[in-house]
Order: sequence, then C-alpha cells, then structure tokens
Amino acid sequence: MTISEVAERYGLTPDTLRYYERAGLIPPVPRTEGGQRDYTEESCRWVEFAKCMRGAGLPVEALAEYVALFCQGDATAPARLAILREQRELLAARMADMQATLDRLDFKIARYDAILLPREQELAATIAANAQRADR
Amino acid sequence: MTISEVAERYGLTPDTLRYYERAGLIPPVPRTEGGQRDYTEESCRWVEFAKCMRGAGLPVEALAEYVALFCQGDATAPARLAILREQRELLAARMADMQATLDRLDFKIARYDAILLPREQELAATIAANAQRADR
DNA sequence: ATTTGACCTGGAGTCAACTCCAGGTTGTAT
DNA sequence: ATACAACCTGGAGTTGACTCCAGGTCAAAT
Repeated sequence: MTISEVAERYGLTPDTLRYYERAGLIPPVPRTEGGQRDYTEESCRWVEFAKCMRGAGLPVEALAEYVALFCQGDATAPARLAILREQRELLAARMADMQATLDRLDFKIARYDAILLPREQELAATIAANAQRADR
Repeated sequence: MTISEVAERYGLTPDTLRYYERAGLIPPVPRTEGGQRDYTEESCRWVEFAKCMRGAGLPVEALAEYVALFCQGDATAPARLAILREQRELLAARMADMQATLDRLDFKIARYDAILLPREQELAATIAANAQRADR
C-alpha cells in the first residue's frame, strides 16, 4: 500500500506518516526496490496504534521507546509492560483532572442558564404579546 | 499578595503568571504605586480558574476570549456561555477518545500480564525449590 | 520516450504554550 | 545609606509535534 493510501485510510497526511516513522513511532516500513514505502497490513496496524495513542496524548518519545523495545524481541516484554503501565497511569490521572474540570464547566453553564434562560423567556413572551396586539 | 506568593500558592512560576496576564487569561492584576503586581483574592480566583482550565487543555485563546468578554460586562454573558458550551463539548469529546485508549491500554496490559506473570511465578518457584535444597 | 504525478530525503519553518534573559526599578533589612 | 533580593518589561529562546519545502527519483499513462 502506498503512503498516500495509508494516509487516506487513517486520516493522516503522508508527511505525518513519514514523521512517525522517522521518530520511531512505528517500525521501519518495507520498501519497494525503488525505495518507496510499501505498507503491509502490519504496518497499518502500527499506524493505527500510533494514531490512537497520540490521539490520547501519549508522548511521541514514550511510544518510540515502546516500539524500539518491541523491535528488540521478546526479552523486552517486561520493559514494554512497564511503559504501558506508566502511560496508563498518566492517562488516567489526566482524565481525572479533566473530569473535575468538566464538572466545573457544567456547573458554570448551569448557572449561566439559570440567569439567562428566564430573561430569554421573558423576551419571547414580550414579543408574543406584541404580536397578539398587532393581530387586532 | 506578591507574584511569587501567588506562584507558590498555585504551583505556577512567576513567569507563567505574568504570561497568563499578558495573554489575557486573567484580567489585569492591580499594582502598587511602584508598579508591582499586588494580587487580590479575586485575582487569585482567576488564577485558580485559569490553572484549572489550562490543566484540562482548554486553549489559551478561548480562555482569553472568555475573560475579555467578562471584562466587558453583563451584556456579554450569552457570548461567554457559548464559549463555555463549546469548550465543554470539545473537552467531553477528548475525554471519550482518551477513555477508549485507556480501555485499550488496559486490555494490552492484561495480555502482557497473562503472558509474563506465569513466567515470573515459575521463576519464583524455581528459586524457592533451590533454597529448600540448600537448606538441607 | 516523455510527461506527469507521487514519492524520496534532509532540513527548515510553524504553532502553542510556556520559559528565560538583559537591563532596569522597587522594597526591605542592616 | 547601602546592599541585595524580588520585581518590572520587551523580547528572544525552548519544547513537542508536526508541516512544509527544495531538489531529486520513481512509476503509470500516453
């Protein structure tokens, strides 16, 4: 599969895919004789994984470390697990933070609504009353 | 309150506080005659709000817009509410994304555990057996 | 065989959000 | 009165993660 096909498939740009490979976010992609990237299904799975993890904000560096270990074989499984565990905790912590902020936003929005909605209804009532008067 | 006291209180640096003010993330802080910042309790509430929102990843620009509107008075309340609503939705969407990734990480970690834990137990058993043999 | 579009690399540029610095002023403790 | 720490501003530098570009190669269609 060509780079632009993969880019299309995952909603990334070819530039980003090349960057991910250079940065070690995905293992080296196989090449044609001419030297052009020829993504396999496995390459695609890595791309999808990288996209997902990056989307959640895992740092490029941590993912690159994970991939580097992966490429070094089975013996690195414990180290890889340690990275996953650490990033999982960091992610959960960030989410907890965000949840608290979300709650706070909801609270604030509810307060704005409490103040603004009555005003709007009042306004709507006035308009309706005027319309009725105009009807006669 | 001086800038470094406020920085201390909220775990930010004076530089960041000055940046927040310059960027409009908080309204202008009152000054002493000499021109040095003298944070009031209200300034502090803004700082805390900015810290919380930034911690959840709300963009500086959106917050600055919110603050600018706030400083323009009551008539801007609907516009402020619109910003809060939009940022709330964006935040919720990001969290949903992160939750999916968190689930995926948990799944992956469980698989690593399933493969690695038995090995470790086996190793521990071997060590225990050797120790027992050495006891005699 | 040639055009034309996609691909390549290495490196520079951009963006958001800080972070640091130089050169100068203010405030406090001796 | 004099240090000397903390503060000020405007502007430059840094970091992480892309994004773009120049100059050249590869490949599919005429």
